[in-house]
Amino acid sequence: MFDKLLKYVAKYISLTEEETAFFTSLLKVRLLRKRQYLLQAGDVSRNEYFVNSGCLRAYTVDDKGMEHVVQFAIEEWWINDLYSFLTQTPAAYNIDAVEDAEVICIGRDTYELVLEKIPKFERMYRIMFQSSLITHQRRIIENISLPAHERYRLFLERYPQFEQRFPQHQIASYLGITPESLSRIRKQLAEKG
Amino acid sequence: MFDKLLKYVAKYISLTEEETAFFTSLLKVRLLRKRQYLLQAGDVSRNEYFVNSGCLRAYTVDDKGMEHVVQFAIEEWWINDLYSFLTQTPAAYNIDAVEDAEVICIGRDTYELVLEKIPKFERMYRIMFQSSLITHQRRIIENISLPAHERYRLFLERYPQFEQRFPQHQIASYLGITPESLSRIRKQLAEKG
DNA sequence: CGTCTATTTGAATGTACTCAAAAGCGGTGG
DNA sequence: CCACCGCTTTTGAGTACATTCAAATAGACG
Repeated sequence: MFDKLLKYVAKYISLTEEETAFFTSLLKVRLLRKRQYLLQAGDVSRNEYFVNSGCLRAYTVDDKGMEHVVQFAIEEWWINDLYSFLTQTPAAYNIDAVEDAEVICIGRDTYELVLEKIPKFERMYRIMFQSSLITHQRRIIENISLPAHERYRLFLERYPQFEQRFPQHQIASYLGITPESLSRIRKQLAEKG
Repeated sequence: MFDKLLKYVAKYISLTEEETAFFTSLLKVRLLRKRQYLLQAGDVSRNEYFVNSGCLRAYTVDDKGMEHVVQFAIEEWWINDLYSFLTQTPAAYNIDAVEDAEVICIGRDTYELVLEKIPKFERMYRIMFQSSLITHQRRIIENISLPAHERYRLFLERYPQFEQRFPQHQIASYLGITPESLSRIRKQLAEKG
């Protein structure tokens, strides 16, 4: 049930049996059908989510009804509207399942409690956020400095498995372009070889 | 000397006098003239930098020689090429002083040592990176979903002081547009009132 | 099989870019 | 203190890339 998450945790910190038992006793599992919401914009994010299986996306919807993908998540990734979770204010992002999914939920109180009782977790989260920050900075640089076809090329290089698991229009949205544009970019790439 | 940094630290954790003494004994201060490099792309980032006074920017230079600003930093902000710092590999970013600046340097070894000896610091960094991550996510969403003039408007709203302290072409670069475009956007905003 | 959604293709439009040149501004030295 | 130089900002004209809107085709799912 929690083996993937415990494996993940073990990459950063080592827990005693007692700590492991305490930690896992606080976790909940949630199953989602494809297209089902995990979080809707406007609701408050009550949990951090760790993906056990399946895949999800976080996205905003602008005033014209266009979706903009902030993040994809597959097995062993985390996904959330972090700001909403931390401040317990309405979420800006929607999160839904792109495939049937199983996620582990860590509630807001649990998060605090775990950090208080097992301070080692501060380290895990510190490293997690640190890495995530580096990735996000890189994405920003790429967005402001590279043309769409280059961003797509890098996306394929970095996340080859995503191509099969996320529909093309969601990838387009993640890259900041329209589905039509991505379709044309793919056509050109195919022609060149 | 270290009062601003200690004040910053105190927002997140409380240190004993002994811990404070230990921590500050490991810090170094560095003065920079305007335009002086703090870090050059290709060199390894040996420190985390906390800005005491003045302001700096981190940016990449692409193959056409164009600069792309990743981050601005003013008093009481941190700036670094985090990936280079953590992995001790050559930096992708340049960092230089936009105004004469004074920065506090925390060396790579110091960083580890402080985290080991005073684990409370894990918490501070965790919260720091967490907040920074939220900001970066928001910037990505804005970059992929908003037109240039909207991004500029939000930039002014969020960082009103930056307008006076950073030259316009650097702000343009941060927003992912050319200086010419920003100039035209400003003209239009002025005309509308 | 039929319906709904995703992807492709086409044509017209628009936003931001490039290149070029002028105007503005700040710092430096005579 | 003023004149000059270099860098920044502005303005203009032409261009390119990506967008919008519309329609056709292809795929997925019940």
